[in-house]
Order: sequence, then structure tokens, then C-alpha cells
Amino acid sequence: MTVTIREVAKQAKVSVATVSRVFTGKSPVRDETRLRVRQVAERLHYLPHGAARSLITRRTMTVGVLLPDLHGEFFSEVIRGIVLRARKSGYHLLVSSSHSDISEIEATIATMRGRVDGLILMSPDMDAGWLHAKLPARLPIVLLNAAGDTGPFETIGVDNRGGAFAMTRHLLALGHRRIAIVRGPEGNRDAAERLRGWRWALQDLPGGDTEGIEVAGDFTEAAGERAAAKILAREPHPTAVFAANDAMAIGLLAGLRDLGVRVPGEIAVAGFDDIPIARYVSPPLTSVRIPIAELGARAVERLLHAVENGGEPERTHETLATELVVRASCGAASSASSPGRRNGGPITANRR
Amino acid sequence: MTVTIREVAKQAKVSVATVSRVFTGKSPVRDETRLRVRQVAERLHYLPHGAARSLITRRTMTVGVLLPDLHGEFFSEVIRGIVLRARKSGYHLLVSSSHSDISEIEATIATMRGRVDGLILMSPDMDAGWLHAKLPARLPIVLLNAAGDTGPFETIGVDNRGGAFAMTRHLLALGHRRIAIVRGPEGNRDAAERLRGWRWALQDLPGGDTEGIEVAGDFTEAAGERAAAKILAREPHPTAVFAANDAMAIGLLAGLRDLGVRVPGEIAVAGFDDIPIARYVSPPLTSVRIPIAELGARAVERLLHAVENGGEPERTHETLATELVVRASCGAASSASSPGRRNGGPITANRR
DNA sequence: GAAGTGGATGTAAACGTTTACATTCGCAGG
DNA sequence: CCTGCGAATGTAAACGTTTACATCCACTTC
Repeated sequence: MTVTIREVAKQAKVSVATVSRVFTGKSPVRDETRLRVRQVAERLHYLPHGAARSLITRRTMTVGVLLPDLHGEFFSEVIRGIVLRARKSGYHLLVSSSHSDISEIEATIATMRGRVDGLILMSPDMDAGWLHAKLPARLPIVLLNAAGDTGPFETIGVDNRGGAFAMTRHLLALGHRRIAIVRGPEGNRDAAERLRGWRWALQDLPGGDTEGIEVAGDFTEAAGERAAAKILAREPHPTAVFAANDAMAIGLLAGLRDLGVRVPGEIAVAGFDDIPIARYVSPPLTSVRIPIAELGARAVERLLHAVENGGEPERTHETLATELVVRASCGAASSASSPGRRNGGPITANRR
Repeated sequence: MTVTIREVAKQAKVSVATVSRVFTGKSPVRDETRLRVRQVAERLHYLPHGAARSLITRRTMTVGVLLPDLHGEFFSEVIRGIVLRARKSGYHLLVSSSHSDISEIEATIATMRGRVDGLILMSPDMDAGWLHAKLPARLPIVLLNAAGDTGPFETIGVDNRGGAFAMTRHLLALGHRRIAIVRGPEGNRDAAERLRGWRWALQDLPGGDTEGIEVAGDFTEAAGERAAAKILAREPHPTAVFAANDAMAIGLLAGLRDLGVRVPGEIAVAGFDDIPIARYVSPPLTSVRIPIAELGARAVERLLHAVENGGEPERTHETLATELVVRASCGAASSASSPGRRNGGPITANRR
């Protein structure tokens, strides 16, 4: 039915080895022979069979990617970074996402065995000790924005706490004293760290005249929109709100607008992530920039490095620095976006 | 090095066939034996090797996805729809994107041979006759928003022209007579069809007192932002602008705001796609809703159907209906979003 | 007691490649 | 002429599974 290397070999009157050599290009083949093989292959619509190839070469040229969700621009940017970097090195992506529980993740990883050379795993609320017990050893893995104890795995993430701290300090510096936060989902590591950064900045102040107000959220626009009413219900209401991600900040802007509240006039708003759309909303959103696509790209780089070195983990933890991006929504900038301030120094990598 | 089915068989004191049966679950195995095998497998961290499996079963349980780009919420929604539907049937996704030219697409498809059971191909500006010549026959393919002549392939897309027509009529009904369009990229089929729908609605009018103004664009927010100045340069300037997608509409809103133009007061704005963020921008964006995630999901359904039926193409062309979503940016709705009107009847499928 | 039945297991042949090793051949160096 | 060599090609053994077929065994049925 399907045409194999044997058929090509027969019609080109050479051995299968020669056909293989033509397609891998790793051994010398006489020009005349190569041409003949290519012509026959083209005529027969022959293409080498990937699975067969992987089986013997022990390389799939594929990177597995497990994401928690795919909603919104954040994930689309992460994937974009991953795809572009992977393709640059000739790798494909095997993508899976939106796993409701840990057994689903396990099942997915299981079906990926023998189909990927390594794994990029983003699961901000999962446990790593468990992973270690389940996994086929020697499968290179990079954890993206990993939770808590990351065990023996390589890790890459962003400085959530530092970014949140810097943003809160910025709001304080603008004179705000009642600063609310719209939290991320329970159990999400990124969300927890951003919350900590916010608390840290508030308690840090000598005067002690600041007040922190917490509102529940889940990283969706809808949650941000709902938060608007809750924040106004508070008397006296906060003068600034820090949403734990941009999606919620944008929802919050919409919610406040519908309630007739001027931003930044009556309430200042800030977000986190600096997704591409942030600068186009109205008013343009002050946010904490994280290099989303670069995060994905770096993860691939680290993973491929591990793949090429035989999968011996290096236990390297890398944290990408964030950057404060001030736009109109916090009331500090007039219109043009500020050049931005780096928080926490340059990109850092530390072993332990 | 890596643990194989043989090793498990040896340690569990059974044949490889029995181990295989335990893992595929398709043949009866005594409970006692099954348990013993499972235990050994777990202890050894054994997982079946995907490539080896695919080689003999002739199934990869994977769908290949080729997208032109990954920028913005549109693609993120398409992928989300695809992922969710595929996973529901136990399929993985092999993703590739951002191909600058046709030879890259060809190379990518080549490396996918033997790694996927079928292909979802979105390439609004590519030619189908060419595809037919290159492809390994019997590889099921579904074309997403395909261009021009789709040859013998299955197709799924949206009613771009009808949606654009309906939107333009809506703007006319609101009393606008000078209606500009911000076009999509040259050569992009979706963009061309939307342009046609807009032109059609304008020339259709008996009075003939309407004026259409075209501004170049490329589906990015930046292009929309740049379009703002161009539109105002026109004297007398248009009273309504139809952006060929939401990303540009959102950029346009930002651009007009920076120029001090009130929307919808001075100029009405409308978009196309109704990406999730559209209802959260300010003012909320009037748009043509297309069921983006569903588009991806349907593509997967059609593809899997073809896969299961042996890859004999059905030459079915399916067009999803659009829906007018009226929000504040066009000046018609006060605040709440309207229920929406369906354009062009229900989902249609027609063979030829 | 012979014959048939069906469940549990084993044996071995695929699946479509790559690649180590063997072979062939022409040719240079002695 | 013999030897050695390197380039081009062929032969066949992997790679890790699934599955058709065979085997064995404990029953049931007549």
C-alpha cells in the first residue's frame, strides 16, 4: 500500500542502503546514482517513515510540551517562543494541555515515551517528587515556572516576587496607600509568589499606614471584571489595584469602566506579564514585563542541550528578570510608555 | 540502557506477547499475571515505546498541525479548539508554524511522514494543486481557511464575505455613508474575502452616495494603530471604520484615542473574528463572531473521520456561519452586548 | 473416553528504517 | 604483477513493538 524504501530501491536498481544514504546524506553516493534515486522517490511520492527512523536512530527530533491551559495571549506567546526556537534546531513539537488532574498528566507523559527526545513541562501547581518516581529515567526535562520543590529537575522561571514587589513599590511611590491585589488561582505557584511580593512591599514600609486588600481571582478576564465591584464595595475604597496578571487587569478595566469609575483618575490599575495587547487597551496598561516568548525559547535551548548531552540533568535553576513597564493606567505616565526599569538585576542562573 | 518489553517479560517470567497484551489490554490475561507484569513494569519504569508501536500498528495517534503564524489570540484559540478535540479522542498534536515560504512547508510535511495520521493545514495563501503533487497519497488532510482552488481536499472555513457584508450593512443602517476598511495582508484569502464582502455591501446600495476608503493593513495591532492617522488624513474623514480583524481594530482604537478622537462619538469602529478579548477593550468592540475554537475542533473531527475511514477523501467543503456581535464601538448598543444575529443561515456543508 | 471448546500463553514474523561490516572495483605505488 | 587503498555499493542485523498462529490445558459434551 504505502511505498517503502524497498520499493524505491528496487525501481532505482540499487540496494536499500543506497537509498537510505541518499536521504540521510551522511555517506557518499555517486552523483548519477543519487539523481536516479531521487527521481524514483519523487515519482513514487516516497518519504522516509519517521517512526521507523526514530526506532533505530533513537532520535525523534521532537520536543514534548505540556501546558496547563491555552487560554489567552500568555500561552500563545510561550508556545510561539518554543516553536520558533525548536524549529531553528530542526525539532518538532508534540503539544498537550489542559489536564485536569495529575493522573492525566501521567497518562500523557506515558504516551509520549518514544515520541519525544525531551519534555518541557509547565504545571505551576504540581509536585516534582512524584514526577521523579514515575518517569522513565534519562528523559531530559525542563520545568517551566515550576512549583515548590523541583527535585532533581532543570528549571526555568521568572522573578515573580521581585516583579510584584517592584510594581507595588511603584504604586506606593505614586502616593497610593490603600492598594488592593486581585489574586491568581489557589495553588498556582506564580500567583502565590506575586502575592508574596505585594505583601512584602506593603509590610516593608516604615510608616505602617498602608492597607492591603485581597480579592480572589483566577487569571481570567472575567475574574478581573467581577473584582471591580468587590473593590468598590470596600469603604474607603482602594486607590490602586494590582491584578496578578494582565488578563485580570484588562477585565478589571472593563469592570471599572462599566461602573463609571475613571482609570487612573479615581483608581490606578496595574497588571503582570505585559502581554502584547497590554499597550493597546484603554488606558494602556502598566504592567510587569516578562519575556514570555523568550521564556519558551530558553526552555527549548536548555532542553536540547540536555538532549545532546545524553540526558544527564544539570540541576540548573534559571530565573528571568522582570521589568517594570509604566503606562497610563497607573497614572504615572502621560502617554508614551516609559523606557522601563529592570528589577532584580540581569538574567540570573544559579546552580546548587 | 533503556528498558524494553523484553526486560519486563524476563523479570516477570512471561513472554513478550503477554506483556504487550497487558499494555494494550486487547486480549485476556489472567489477573494474577497482569498484576505481576504491572508491578515489574512499574519497578523498572517501563513504558511502551511509541515509535516501535506506531511502526507496527500503523497508527501514530497524532495529528499534524501546520499554521502560518502564532501571533495573537486568534491562533491561540484555534489551537485550543484543536488540542481539546484531539485529546478527547486520544490524539496528540504535532505542531509547526510560521513558515516563510512554500519549500519550508514542504520540508515540514516531509518530516511529518510516519509521525502523524493526518494533517490540518492552515495556509491562507497557498496553492492546493501543488500540494496534491507532493504529498504521499492516502494521507488525510483538512484545509483550514484554504485559498482559492482547494483541489481534491477536504476544507473547512468561515463565511468571511457574508460576515463582512453583514457588518458593513449594519454600519450603513446606522447611517454611516463614508465607511473605511483596514485591509488584511495581500494574498491572504480571508482578507480578500472580507474585502469583497465590504465592497459588495457598499456598491449594493441604491442611492450610490456611499464612499469606500481602503487603507492597507496586515492583521497586526500595529497596522491598526498606523491606520488611524491615515484615516483622519482623509477629508472629509470617514465616520466608520471596518477593520478586517480584531487585532487591527484594537490597534485602531488605541491609535484614535492617542489622536484624541472619540469612539464611537466621532468615528465608529468594528472588527472581525470576535476574539475573546474584544468585549473587554474600551469601548467594547463590535465584531463579526466566528467560532474560532469550534473551527479547530471541527477540523479535527473531520480529519479523524477520514483517518478512520482509510483516508479516502470526501471532498467535502464546510463553511461555518458568522454572527454579528454589536457592542459599543459602533455606536449602536448602549452597553450590554446584543444577542447577536446569525448571518447566512446555519452551518452549511456542501459537496460538489 | 473421544472430541470439541475456549482461555491463557508462547513463538516468531512482521513493521521501515539505519549502519556496521563485507565486497567489489579501479588505480597508484612499489 | 602484486599489494594496498579508498570510494561506492550491497548484505544483513538491529531497533521495540504487535499479532497471527500454534500450543497447552482444563473443561464440557456426547
